[in-house]
Amino acid sequence: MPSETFFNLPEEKRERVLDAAIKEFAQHPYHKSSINRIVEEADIAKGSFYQYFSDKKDLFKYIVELITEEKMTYISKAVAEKQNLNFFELLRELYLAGFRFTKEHPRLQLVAFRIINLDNQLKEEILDKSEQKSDQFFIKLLEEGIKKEEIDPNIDIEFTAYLITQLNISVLEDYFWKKLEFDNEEDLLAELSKDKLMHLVDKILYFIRNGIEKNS
Amino acid sequence: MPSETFFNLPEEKRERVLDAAIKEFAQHPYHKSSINRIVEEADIAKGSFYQYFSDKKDLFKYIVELITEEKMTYISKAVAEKQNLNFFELLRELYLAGFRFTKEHPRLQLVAFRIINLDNQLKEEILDKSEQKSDQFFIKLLEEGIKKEEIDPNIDIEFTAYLITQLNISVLEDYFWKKLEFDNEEDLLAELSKDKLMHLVDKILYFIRNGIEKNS
DNA sequence: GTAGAATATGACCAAGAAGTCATATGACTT
DNA sequence: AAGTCATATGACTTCTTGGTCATATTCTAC
Repeated sequence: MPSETFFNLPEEKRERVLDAAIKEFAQHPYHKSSINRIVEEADIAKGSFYQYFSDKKDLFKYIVELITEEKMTYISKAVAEKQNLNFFELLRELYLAGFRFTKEHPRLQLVAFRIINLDNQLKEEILDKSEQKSDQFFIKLLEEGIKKEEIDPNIDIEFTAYLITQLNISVLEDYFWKKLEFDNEEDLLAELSKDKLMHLVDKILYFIRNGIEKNS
Repeated sequence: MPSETFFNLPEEKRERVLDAAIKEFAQHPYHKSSINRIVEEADIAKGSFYQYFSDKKDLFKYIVELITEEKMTYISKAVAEKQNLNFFELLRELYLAGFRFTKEHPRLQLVAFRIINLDNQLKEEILDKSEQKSDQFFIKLLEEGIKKEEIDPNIDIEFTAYLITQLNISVLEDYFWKKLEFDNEEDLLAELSKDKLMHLVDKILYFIRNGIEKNS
């Protein structure tokens, strides 16, 4: 946890520190991220930094917290507007919201990817148990879906929740990096057009709904 | 590429170096892996190391190559024994072989995970384009599957290949870490019994075949 | 004003990293 | 035995890192 001192800081300065930190963690993997560069970018003294955070891990934990919260409220808001959706419609909204978030906050999403891909040792040190299992949300959705007879009751709920979570991440990552591959602005826009995006979401949903076996 | 000198080394010494390197890369993420520790473990002089490899990246590239090859031949062999399998039977064999590999070479698999989760910048520096796209294999399988009318012809082949590859990794990772969570040997063995394993493979295959929507 | 608490600062330190190089050792050829 | 080429060595340099701390500055309350 950051110190009292940090929270007492004038907002402008606090933001400067956090921005610098997020920039650094987006640009470099955790172990290569440098406090030296962060303080330089934020234009504060090294000593000041250690008045605010006890060490690098402390800072990172806090950043993780911030990003998690920011993304959760973003997604929640997006989904809360819609009502009475069935499982798959909701899933579609989740995907779309996820893509929008990525588009609007690419830097945050990049750090989020780094968090997900953290080596397990560090993950255990930095995330608490509940944060490590992000499947909880899908478990609930799946249970409801089964009750409402939208979902095949034969599935292993926990395992399926895990699979869907992982697919989620993969698809988002795919989208994210595809986004960065285009240096040509126009091509990029074409690729990210609503149409294409919808199409992408259709495909992943089709996969999750029906699998790939030919129906005979 | 390692130098001529390295390949001229007596096998015992060469193995010592490679073992030490693999141990180091299994224990630490790339950026935290230390040449100092490797030379100490391998019991060679620092200077000698730099006779063999131009730098850390050079060594890592070579290790990646070795592991990739080892795993590929392992899987190939396992699958080659079986004949005339349809897509899903083959997929099952691939999963089982993957699990067996993980069980027999946990250290190699651990490094493999680290390679997969490498930050993208490093990935580009270390893997060439073809290695970055490991979907190629599944693309072929899917194409055949469609021809043989086992697979839904409506799918987007490339995208689906990507999804299956990612699922593959996720499931393997899940299996791997579950494996490490048990400190009690007996529980572990129970969890990894043929039965349980078969059951796990059944579940993932069921998911890929049918999806999760309730058939009405 | 002044006392005293809260903040800010950057020179400094120890640890560890990657990488170099002059020198030593060995091994093979003639 | 002499000469030559391949290999081995570890002290050394340079760089960067995370983290500390004595001192300076600013803020607040009286």
